[in-house]
Amino acid sequence: MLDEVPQSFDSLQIEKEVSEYWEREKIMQQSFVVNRGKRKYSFVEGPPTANGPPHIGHAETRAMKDLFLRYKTMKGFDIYPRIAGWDCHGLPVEIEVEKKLGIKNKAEIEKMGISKFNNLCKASVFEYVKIWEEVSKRLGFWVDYNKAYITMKDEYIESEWWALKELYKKGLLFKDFRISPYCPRCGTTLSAHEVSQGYREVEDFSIYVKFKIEDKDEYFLVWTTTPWTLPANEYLAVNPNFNYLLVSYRGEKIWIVEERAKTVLKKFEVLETRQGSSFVGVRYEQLIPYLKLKTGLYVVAGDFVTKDDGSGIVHAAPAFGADDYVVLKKEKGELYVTVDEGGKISLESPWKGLDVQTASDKIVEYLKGTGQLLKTDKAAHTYPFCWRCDTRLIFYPVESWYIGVSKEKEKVVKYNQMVNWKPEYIRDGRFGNFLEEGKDWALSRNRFWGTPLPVWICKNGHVFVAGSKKELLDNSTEIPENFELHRPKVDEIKVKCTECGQEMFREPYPIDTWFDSGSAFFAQFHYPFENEDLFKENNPVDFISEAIDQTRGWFYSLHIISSLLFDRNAYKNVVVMEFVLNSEGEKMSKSRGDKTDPIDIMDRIGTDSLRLFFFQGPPWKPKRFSEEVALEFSRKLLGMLYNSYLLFATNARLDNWGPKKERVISDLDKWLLHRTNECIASVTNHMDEYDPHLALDDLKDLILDLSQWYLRLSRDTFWNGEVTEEKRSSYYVTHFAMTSIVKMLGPFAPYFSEYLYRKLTGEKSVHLSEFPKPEEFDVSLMEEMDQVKEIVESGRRIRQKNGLILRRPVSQIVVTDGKYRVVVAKYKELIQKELNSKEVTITDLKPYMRQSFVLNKKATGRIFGRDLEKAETEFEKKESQNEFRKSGNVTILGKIISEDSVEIRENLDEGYVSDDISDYRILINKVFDKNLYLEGLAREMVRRIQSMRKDANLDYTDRIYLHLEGDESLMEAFTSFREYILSSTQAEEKESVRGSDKNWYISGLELKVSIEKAQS
RNA sequence: GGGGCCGUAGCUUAGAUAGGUAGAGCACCCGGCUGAUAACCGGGAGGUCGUCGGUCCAAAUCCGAUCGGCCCCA
Repeated sequence: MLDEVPQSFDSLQIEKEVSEYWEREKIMQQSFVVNRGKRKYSFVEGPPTANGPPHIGHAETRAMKDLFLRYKTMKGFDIYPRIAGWDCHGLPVEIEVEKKLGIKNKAEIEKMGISKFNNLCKASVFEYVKIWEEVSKRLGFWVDYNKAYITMKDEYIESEWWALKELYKKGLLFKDFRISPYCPRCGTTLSAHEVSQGYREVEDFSIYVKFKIEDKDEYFLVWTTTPWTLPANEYLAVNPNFNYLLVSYRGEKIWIVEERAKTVLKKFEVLETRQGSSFVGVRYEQLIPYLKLKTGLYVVAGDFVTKDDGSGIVHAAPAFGADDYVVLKKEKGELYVTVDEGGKISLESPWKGLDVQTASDKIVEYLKGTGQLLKTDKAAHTYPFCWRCDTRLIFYPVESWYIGVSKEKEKVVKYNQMVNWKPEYIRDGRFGNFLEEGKDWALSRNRFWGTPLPVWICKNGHVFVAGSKKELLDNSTEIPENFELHRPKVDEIKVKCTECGQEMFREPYPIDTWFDSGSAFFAQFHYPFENEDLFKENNPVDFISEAIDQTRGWFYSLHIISSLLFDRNAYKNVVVMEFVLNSEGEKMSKSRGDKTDPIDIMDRIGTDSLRLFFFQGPPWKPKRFSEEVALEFSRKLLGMLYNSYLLFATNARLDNWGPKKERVISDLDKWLLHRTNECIASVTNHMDEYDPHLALDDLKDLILDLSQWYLRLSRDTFWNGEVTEEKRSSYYVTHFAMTSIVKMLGPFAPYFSEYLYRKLTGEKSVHLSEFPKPEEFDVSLMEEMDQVKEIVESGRRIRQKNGLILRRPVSQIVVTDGKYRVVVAKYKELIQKELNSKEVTITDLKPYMRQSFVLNKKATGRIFGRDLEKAETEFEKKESQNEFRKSGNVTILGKIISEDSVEIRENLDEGYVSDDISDYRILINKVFDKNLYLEGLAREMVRRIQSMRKDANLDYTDRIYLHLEGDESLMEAFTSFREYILSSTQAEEKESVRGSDKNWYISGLELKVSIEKAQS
């Protein structure tokens, strides 16, 4: 027997019941093991940092991952491990702790002690993990939270150390000295992908200053947006291929690139033109005389010099620019650093101790004073800020450890081609372009809380890289208590150089936290120290999915590490999600107040609604979130399914029908069977292609077909008295379709589908069930039904246009297009019932068309003059028309009318109606006799009685006493259709009825209906 | 400055890889159906397919420019 459900659909109540059931029966845990030992499908969770609450975007990624995990589970794949993961290290965590402590820089941390600070970090990592788990579980993100991998555990770090040692052995881990984006507040350099997260449009002052050429009364005009770098100026660079002008400007002689002169100087006089290359080696006077320079102060050539902005002459301060540093290397000059690590001027000068921004303002004032400032401009440009603390980055010479991505660029690019990107354009677009740049990965951080770089160096420069904890301990002479792979313990351990016996010191850096998460595909197994089989089974990973910001984050770090270390791609399929925007299409932000807690949203609209919202439309299109839109969609989809079940189950229960296979009788039933299989095939296909939105579209269509077409047409079958073979057939196919739908819906709306699945089957869980397998289906059945729909829709339309309301039967529908021959024969009864017609025939249109003739006014106007109207009336008379049709002419008002003064019109026979939209393929006979008229009235009466039953809150099966009084023709209809009226309304006639009564008017005819609930 | 994605009805969008009358849903108006349905059916109104130009017999679609949004890079 099918289980009963409440009359009204309450998705929140369903969710509550189901989640309690899952909890009680440990359904999630069962789903983890249901396929153990079968074919493998692998997944890695991109670990979030749980030091802040999750927002709706996180909810989307978790829902998306879950969708495919559930799908693959139902398809019989063994997903093991299927675990959560937490990212623990890095600046985000440190900054949270700093905020709490109210401290601002590294010195303060060092003062309080790294040990204490790192312990606070460790504690802070999991501060929000509860709410993350709560949101994830509520969303139905089914992964094992108890076995989550945790990047700060020694085992995890040890795996990374192994990886780093491997890279070192391959020569891909090395120390270098580069000008890097550097956050003076955090006191650390940032990796390219970190920098890339912090670009912002700002408006800065830019200045033009004059550098005097030695022993000449001429100046180089130089443009800069960073005046604080000017005291460290060491070279000027020109592009050797550009032409430069010497101009007379306000009484001074100034060199500037040709193309920029007009824009910058407006009015000037050209004195001389020279090519850039001719300046190389020209010496100039120091602009600001505080730095004691031993090298530089001459012009060099540089291809990096452009004429897009500025003056075409670039000032180089090698410590503060990547291009500048390249110049220094080439010229073999000395590096002068005039700013300390905290971003303050360190040069002995009036600006010493000022931060670079303040110093810039002062330096501009100074240059104004000395007359070296030519002009000031404002320029809008994008500038990088620290992605976490929002401090303006500077470029700063930093000693860093790098991963040599550039050396292996070919591999990195090649393995990317093996990845199935969804959407595809990421592969050669955003991701591919980034890989093409082939930048080395700045790995080390001048910070505290992170995976320690396992590199020790002795006085003599010998290097020891620890590839495991054991290897480190084996090489150490003294191990601190409670040793762990974090600072400060790893700094305290004493290591002796195996080559020279000297004490070794660790390179004091932690590494980029992206290396942690990027190692997850092997480090979660503690590979290679343990679980080698598990690693091999799960590599490359079949499926990962994150939002698009991870293109240069996790997607990148996974890919780089795997390419360099394992010579293969880390993942096979990656679904890239776009962001969830607010209803205005803007990025959600806390300040705008629309960063709503996902729990609140789920409390209001239900989890399934939220999930379904995410799954509408391609994952890689930005989505505007609104609760209304989400609710509307799910109400439509789930509500319709719920109501379908209600109808089906109510009737099946009355008939004591339980799920079992029955012989399929009618063509309509057969159609539903094939239609369902067609949908299964297509949903499966889309899911396998990682196009969940297309699968959902298909599902929606099937639900519509079931509810609005199949069930609508089958209601009578359900309702009719005894249990016939036809009825059993119908129950069977309905059950099959609904069960299939609910299973396919399982990954999308796990709560609702669990609820209905259990009602339908009585089995344990849809999530432990098998995804439906499509059987063969005959497409022509679907094509035929589309034709039936065309006929029915046209019929309904034509009836309405002509005031032939559906409740009143018509005698005949005529189909006049031969293409419908098959379906009219096959679905005759269905069409008749749906259009409430006694007959459907198919013939040519021709017999139903009548030619009529009207006077051609132009021709006959002259003949009849003012009698024209009268003549027309005469001509339109039947006799005249017949005469004309017969002989080709007729006498009207004494004048002979022949063919040349007549126009032929084609009209539908008077007894029929149709319309242009159907192109006269469907005709309705509108003539009705008395019996049809009375039948129509009978149906009108039934409808009124039913409506009263409903108002009286009577049960489906309740019987009533009925008394009717009213107009004669209504009474006549009652007499003629007594049996039909009484059985449709479950009624028995009775003279005096004491229930409710009501007066109705049916086409102006009065009817008094009295009903009373009968004793059972 | 460079790259990517996008721009279709008041709103959400399909159609673009393959050029051939721009199609749905929500909301609105009118009518209908209904003992599953806050559902559904029919009709109506609502579109310079961001804008301009090109190719073509024919462009929402292809090409070029341009404006706007989002993202990324330098």
